Amino acid sequence: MELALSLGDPSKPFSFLDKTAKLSSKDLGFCMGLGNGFKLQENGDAAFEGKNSTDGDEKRVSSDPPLQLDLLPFSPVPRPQSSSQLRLPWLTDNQTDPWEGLGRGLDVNRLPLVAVADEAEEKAAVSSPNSAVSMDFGIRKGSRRGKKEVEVEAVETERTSTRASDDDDNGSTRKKLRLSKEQSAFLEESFKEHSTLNPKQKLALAKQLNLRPRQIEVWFQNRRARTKLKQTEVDCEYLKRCCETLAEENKRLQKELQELRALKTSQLFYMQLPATTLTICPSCERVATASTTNASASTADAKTGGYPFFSSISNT
DNA sequence: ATGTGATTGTATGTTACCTCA
DNA sequence: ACTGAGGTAACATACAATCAC
Repeated sequence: MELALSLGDPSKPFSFLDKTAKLSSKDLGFCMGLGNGFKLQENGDAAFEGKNSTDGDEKRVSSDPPLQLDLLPFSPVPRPQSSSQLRLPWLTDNQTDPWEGLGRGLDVNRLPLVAVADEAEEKAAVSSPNSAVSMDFGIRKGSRRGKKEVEVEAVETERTSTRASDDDDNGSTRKKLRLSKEQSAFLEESFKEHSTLNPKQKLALAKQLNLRPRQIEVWFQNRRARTKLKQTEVDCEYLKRCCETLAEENKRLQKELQELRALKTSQLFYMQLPATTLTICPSCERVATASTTNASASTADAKTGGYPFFSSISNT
């Protein structure tokens, strides 16, 4: 008996199921294959039907739905109705922005900020997420400092190491600050656009929300982590249900197999009887005393409702 | 107890610089 | 002297785990 279970990789359908009929993607949340008469099992749970993540790189659209258990991604936050009107910092400038000026009234975490950020933005823009900042901002210290680094010393001061020292200027270590609803909402919107930020986007967001770039960075890190956690929980729950379904199916098939074996045994019993004692009653098709062995097969078929593949079942 | 902002440690990738053939 | 390859340092970022408000 074969059993196939695939998690979300549309490129790798089960090879042994190639000949099975295809179903439409909206019909199927889960499918499994069993070698002994493959069956499809549908999962009607709407939560898993055809929803795609808004995260570009986490999209999991099942391209070959009938053959897979496709755990569709968790969609973190319902998009606000007004979201289409939001203007994220990296969107085009001529879009209207209901959030505009949002940051200006906010005091939370206010920094003597980021006059430098403007200029830094442009420099960071070109960069790849991983390396750009260190190169473009010239943050290197020690003997390797070059001219460029001196020129952007102001930027360096603003950004320092993105690690802990950020908050240490006032001596107090950990001051947890609560983001305002507006800030959170805006960050959520940004997260839907990009679950990771490049340096330019980070600076732009920081500027717009009057937060430190480090705070933006941390918020996104936490957001990714917690989204992942939630998705894992959803996946777990789903797999649990899949397991239960499979267990039931397995149980059912075992029972069926047992019945078939029993029938096979009874068939053999009739075949071993002396030929002269076997016959069929023409009216009721039941075994009576007769003289041919052919009759026994017909009789057995009649008794079992006609399982033509009887003889292929192993007797072990 | 829960949610969430912040910190820490680790892994990984990129670039500049240095050395050497 | 110039050049390309390889090694290394310095840095940024992502992530996981955890703390702490």
